[in-house]
Amino acid sequence: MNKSAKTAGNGETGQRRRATSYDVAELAGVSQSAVSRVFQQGASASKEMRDRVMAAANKLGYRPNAIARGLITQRSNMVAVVISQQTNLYYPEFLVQLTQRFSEHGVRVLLFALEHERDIEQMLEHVLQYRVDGLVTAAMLTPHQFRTIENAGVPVVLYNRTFPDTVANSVRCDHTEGERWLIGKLHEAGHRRFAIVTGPQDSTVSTERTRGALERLGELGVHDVPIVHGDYSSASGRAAFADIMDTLDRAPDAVVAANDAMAIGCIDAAREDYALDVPGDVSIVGFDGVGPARFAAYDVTTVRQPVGRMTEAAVAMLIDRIGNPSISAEQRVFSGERIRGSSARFKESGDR
Amino acid sequence: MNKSAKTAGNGETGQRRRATSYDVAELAGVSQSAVSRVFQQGASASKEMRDRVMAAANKLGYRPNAIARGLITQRSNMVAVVISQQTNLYYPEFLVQLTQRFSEHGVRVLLFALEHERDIEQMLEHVLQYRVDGLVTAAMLTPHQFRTIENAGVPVVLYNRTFPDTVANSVRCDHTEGERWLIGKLHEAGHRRFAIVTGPQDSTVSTERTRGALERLGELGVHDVPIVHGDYSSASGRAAFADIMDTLDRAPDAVVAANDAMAIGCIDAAREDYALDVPGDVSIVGFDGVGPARFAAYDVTTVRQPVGRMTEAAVAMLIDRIGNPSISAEQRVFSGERIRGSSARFKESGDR
DNA sequence: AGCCGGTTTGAATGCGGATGCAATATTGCC
DNA sequence: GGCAATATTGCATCCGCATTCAAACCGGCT
Repeated sequence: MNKSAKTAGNGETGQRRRATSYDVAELAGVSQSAVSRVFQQGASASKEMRDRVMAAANKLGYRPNAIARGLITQRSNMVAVVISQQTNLYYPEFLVQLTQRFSEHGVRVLLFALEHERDIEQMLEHVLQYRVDGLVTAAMLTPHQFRTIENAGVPVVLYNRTFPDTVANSVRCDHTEGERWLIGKLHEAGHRRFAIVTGPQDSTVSTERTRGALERLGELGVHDVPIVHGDYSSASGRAAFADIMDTLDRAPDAVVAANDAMAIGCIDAAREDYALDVPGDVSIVGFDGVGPARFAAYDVTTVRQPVGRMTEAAVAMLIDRIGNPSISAEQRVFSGERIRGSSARFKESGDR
Repeated sequence: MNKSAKTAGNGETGQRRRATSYDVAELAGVSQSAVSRVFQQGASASKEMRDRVMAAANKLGYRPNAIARGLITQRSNMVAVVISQQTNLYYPEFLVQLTQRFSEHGVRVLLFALEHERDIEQMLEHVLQYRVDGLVTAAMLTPHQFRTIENAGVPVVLYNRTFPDTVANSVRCDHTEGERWLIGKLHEAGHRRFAIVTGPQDSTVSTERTRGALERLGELGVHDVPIVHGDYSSASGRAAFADIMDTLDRAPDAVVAANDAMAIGCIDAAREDYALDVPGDVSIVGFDGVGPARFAAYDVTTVRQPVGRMTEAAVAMLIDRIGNPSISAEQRVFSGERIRGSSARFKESGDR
């Protein structure tokens, strides 16, 4: 059967050269175009042709080369997904869901994980070289970078990011609204002395949340709220609580942390380091609704991002845009799910 | 400057056709081969040529097409990474680290996230079509699937998996050893009545851990240990603890959970549902050393997988193997880091 | 000036598959 | 049965870049 040393792969055994459509064509006694057509969606091929080709293909272990196909069709069927460390740490479902949903559309995910924000420039270079069909980013882009990508013909969807003055497709959670709700409920329950723990300086998400909190506090006549900075980790939350205690003469009524991990750190600090009761002595709220926030020992009062709906929206948006690049931009904003945990004193009530 | 409607991209503005090496060559007044050479490593090109080409390339916003390059060089510079839901949920660092390390070698990660184990067959089809240079899998492969991939010329590294009778490159943590240590220390501290919470049936990792525990218990003369099944989630751990309490007449001395999340679930159950003190009334140990296990409210006694070293090893192995496909297989087994938390009573001692 | 070894450069070709077009086979219909 | 309409098939080309081979070039030296 094998005619030369350079013969193509013979089923499961050898691993010479991978079989190509020409090899299959030769074995099946048909043209290469015929083979190509059999392995396509809407191509016309008789049943007999189909059978002959498939038989030959199986015998040779042939698989169409997605790379070559991408070259000719100008479609790689790959999208780039850009994340930061944070994204995957606090939202492990994000990547998995995104990947699975894209996969339902026959689209693969080329993953880019940024170690530092400054790596993004070089990363974009690679994104562009791989001729991905689109890009979802959960990391910050400058408007200029955004435009560079879009001008290269690669549609972009921003995840939990937006630009002030640039039109872009985006999916995000309404952090401001969620934070306003938390503050409102805390105030309603009688909390007056607040403290805020922010996330990293360069996190726009943290900025939005903090802004929402301060805004609402201002409306309620609460001013001069101490703010300490964390880095989203529970350890930084624990340290931040200590900072707050150092600053204030006595424990605040409520600590508003920019994410659940830090809220958990604050709870640990309150209980372990200051022998305070949560929520008896101090209420603590977070944001995100991540898994550990639901552990019985914490049961954090928080706002959950609807990650499932958000990834679904992001995928749908990008797929649409890949199919029709000229459709106009859209922003999809989801309200978070309000979770009344037991880490904060809330007034009993039936509202949402 | 633009000669026709089909002109190539002009810097940042238009987004007609992407510029190719021919476009650059024409503008620079040189041949396409010259352009190709300038954008390669060890190709010979005079300084003047380099400058002219780079100038033209910048003007056109040219970037070499990685797809086309892959076709001709037979190297996609992409590796596939296969994970299950679990992997990313309990080890979010895994993916990020792997991606970053590969990136240092100029290799991109094509991500495949399995929803169900049965999806693996179809996924492999895609892996093969994309002509990836290698594959790292943290999901289970049958030996037959493994061989199919390797025979297609794609080197594979197994992460926390092994085959009984098939030679394969693998990186894993010594689950058995870790579990044996936990049991040994619990026994030494006087625990005699044990209960085990396993992970999903199809998880080889869980199987290994359980085997290690039972093995050591047997050696110590402890038999008839009740075993209940969980699914790695904390909720299932909490439920499992209830099962154990139903089975036994009184609380066991120690509960050995196959991972930290379930250990946390057990701790919650013991405290909240049965008003038991941990570790006063019952010791609870886990495995993995994940983030939440370090929260003060749990402080789980566990064994941490050295994810950093493991991903480093996996990447090094695969890169080596891609460079030299004929090198023989190697198995790298790492001992876990032993963490004496406060969720179990251990005898004070200086051993490791 | 003529020649040699080494370096640059360009023309031509191929990687593997998709597709327009023309040739051919099949089918439907009166 | 005959002819138009439709479905299949093959031929030739092209996608964008790397690479081989030969031609051109560049001193350096006799």
